[in-house]
Amino acid sequence: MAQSNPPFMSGVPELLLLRLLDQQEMYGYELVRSIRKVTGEAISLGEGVIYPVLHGLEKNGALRSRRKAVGGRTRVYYALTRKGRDRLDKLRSDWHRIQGGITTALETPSHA
Amino acid sequence: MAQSNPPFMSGVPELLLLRLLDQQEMYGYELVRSIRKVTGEAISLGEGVIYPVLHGLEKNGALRSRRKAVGGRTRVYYALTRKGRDRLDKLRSDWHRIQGGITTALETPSHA
DNA sequence: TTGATATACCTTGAATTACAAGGTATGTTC
DNA sequence: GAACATACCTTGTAATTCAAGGTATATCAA
Repeated sequence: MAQSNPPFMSGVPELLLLRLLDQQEMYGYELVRSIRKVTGEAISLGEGVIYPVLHGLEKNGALRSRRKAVGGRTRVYYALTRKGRDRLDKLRSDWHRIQGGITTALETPSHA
Repeated sequence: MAQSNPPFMSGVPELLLLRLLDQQEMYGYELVRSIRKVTGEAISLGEGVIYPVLHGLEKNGALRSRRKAVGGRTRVYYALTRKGRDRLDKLRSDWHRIQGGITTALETPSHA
């Protein structure tokens, strides 16, 4: 049932996480809801996507985490490192390139 | 070395092939060059991507093919079926949704 | 106190699929 | 006859998204 790699989603979780964490530190559960919101409900990513990506990004040095107790509950807050900011810039430019290319292709008149 | 699923490419080959074949019938080798051109060189897909996708689309009824001898050489031309046009419409709308969501997310001011 | 719901973390397994690399064969050009 | 372009193709790998399920605490109502 794992409808894997649905169209146009590759790389998207990473880009969105980095983008949000570039603004302020956040924790996983919060990011899940935040992504729905900032994409105008267009994109919804489950925890099964978010947590592995967060762990991967931390492992390779793009994020750094710290535990924080909030109201008796423990949250793991993530923040961008210098490397994460570089990665965000790279992904952003990749995105613009691909996005531009597809837009151009789709807009080419039918009777080219 | 197979830098698999590079950011933002999932579903893209299928969308571009369907889009080009919606305009006119074409053969594999031609599509490879055509994609570079219509995306303004932003996207380049090798034959190792194109042929399997063509075969898959034909298998599930989105494309139909016919062999044609041209100058002593044989080409396999592909054309869209009704089902292929439906699939193109679906992918196009998926694309617009995702694209719009990401654009919104990236444009949200930093001091949200 | 019991139950339900929300918060908050996480892992596993499956499925998909884009890609590089390599392989065959014919036509064309120098 | 050597190189190059055209034209088809397959194999194996790697990445990664996703659904589903699992644990535990806080909160609130009945």
